Amino acid sequence: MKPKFYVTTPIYYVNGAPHIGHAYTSIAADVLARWKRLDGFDVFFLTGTDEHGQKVEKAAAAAGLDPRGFADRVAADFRDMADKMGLSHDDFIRTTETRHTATCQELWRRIADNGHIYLGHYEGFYAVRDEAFYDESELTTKPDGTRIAPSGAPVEWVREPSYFFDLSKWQDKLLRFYEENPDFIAPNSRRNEVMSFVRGGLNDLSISRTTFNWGIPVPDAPGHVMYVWLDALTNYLTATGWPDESAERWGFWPADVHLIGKDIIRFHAVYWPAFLMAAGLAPPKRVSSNGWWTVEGEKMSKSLGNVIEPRNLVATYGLDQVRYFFMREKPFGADGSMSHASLVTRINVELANDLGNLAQRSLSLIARNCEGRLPARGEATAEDTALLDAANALPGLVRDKMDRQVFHEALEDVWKVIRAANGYIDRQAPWALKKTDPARMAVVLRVLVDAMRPVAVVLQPFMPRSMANMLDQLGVPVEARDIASLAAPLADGTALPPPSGVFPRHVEEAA
RNA sequence: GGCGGCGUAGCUCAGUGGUAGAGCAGGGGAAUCAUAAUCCCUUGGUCGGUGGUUCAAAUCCGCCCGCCGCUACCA
Repeated sequence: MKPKFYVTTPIYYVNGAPHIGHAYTSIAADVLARWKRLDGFDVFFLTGTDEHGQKVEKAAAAAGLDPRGFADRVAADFRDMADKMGLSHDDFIRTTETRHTATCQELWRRIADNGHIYLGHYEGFYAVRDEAFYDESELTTKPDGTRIAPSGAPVEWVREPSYFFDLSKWQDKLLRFYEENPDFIAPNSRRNEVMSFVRGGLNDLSISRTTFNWGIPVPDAPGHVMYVWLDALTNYLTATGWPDESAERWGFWPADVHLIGKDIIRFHAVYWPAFLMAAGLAPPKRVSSNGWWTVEGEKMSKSLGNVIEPRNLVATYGLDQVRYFFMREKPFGADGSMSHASLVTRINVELANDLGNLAQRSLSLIARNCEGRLPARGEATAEDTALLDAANALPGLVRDKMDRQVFHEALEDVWKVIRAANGYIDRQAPWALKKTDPARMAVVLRVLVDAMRPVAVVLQPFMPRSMANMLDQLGVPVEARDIASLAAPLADGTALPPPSGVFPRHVEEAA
């Protein structure tokens, strides 16, 4: 039986339209999910939308819709974005589904039964936009007398009864958990921040609201709906069918990794494990957070008008090209920048020139000089062996990098082999061997195919369509494209299709 | 204010004690199988500043400057 692997994206808040940040985290999760499938795991890849809360209620009203209708519309947009990004998710969860209500309410009951919830009273300055309370000291007063939160959101004085989660009691348990699970939070800089935050002491957390209705009702507490983050985080559990042990996805919890943006680390790395432990459940194994993109050197913002719609990016540069750029250009956990120039450089230099042209020049030599059939392997020279060894080491190298979400390093490992292959073909010069030693020429061309095979196989998660095309051209059977299949050599004499470019160069449109 | 991180070639960054590295960009050459692609060679840096430890520091320690993140908040 295959080992299980459960990876998630955040569920996206339907308050606004999909943007680069959503697409980026989702593509990273997809790359990881595809890699694990390729590497022999039974994968469950979840994405979806977060649809409750006062912000949605208000946004819906502003749009002249009821919350449900509004959420339907935006959720459909996120689903479309997922399709356009080529996501291979196994489930798309919406927090407005009945299965989710059931799981949330049961989780609440377990936490309450274990004595971690009490009814209290909250009053304070509340910012609807942030869905958060603020202490008076955090606020600034504008000249007109209104107060605003540090985020710039307007606040209002709110007084309401509220259920509380006894988060203050979890400080030591959380710290012990972080110590015992050093890989729980990535990157390490974020881990330090989280631990520092928890060491500073935790306050009990208000986990219900009575001022609006668009949420999941608290069990046996009329008028109370659940705090949006308790609702939202629980989606990861809902999708596994919990608490139904006969559910199809039972056994996937705890999740192997939650991929998230750096803005929601606290919820995932502090609140979420505390909620779960309070309910007697295992925390996720890892929370890996990513940084932001700047565009042409500037932060993306609505006011600057430079917000990039991921589907437009894909329309301009191509899906696999964008996926590659995202994973290649910056470390996953760090901030980074994208620009037209940097996209074109990656696409033309690395995809078209380095990899695409390597395939093209090798395969056209085979087409012309070997009757379009895969040459047999011959006696390997030291140079042959060096190249093949480097190529065959890729699965192990990539596996290690994937497990740590250092995607850009995995790709660098692959490109080292691609560059070595270009050096190899130049030195061996099969076009010259054609006249002097045709037998050796055939061996050289076979070495190139054998080196490109693992390259194309491990790149599949990053660029599924392009690599399917390349593997077709390399004569790798569709059913033999996983990591395990690399152990068996390709059949000598396999007929190869006429070569055609895998990656076109990006040429500027004439103005 | 506290905690943490960063500051290395024009650009993006790797390098944690032993005479400075990669990719891109720039320059020169080779080759001409290939998507005018490739390969080789090469210019370029007082490794933020300063003081110290050491036979030896980008690498360890102190201080300073600049940038960033998390967090806290007083008169």
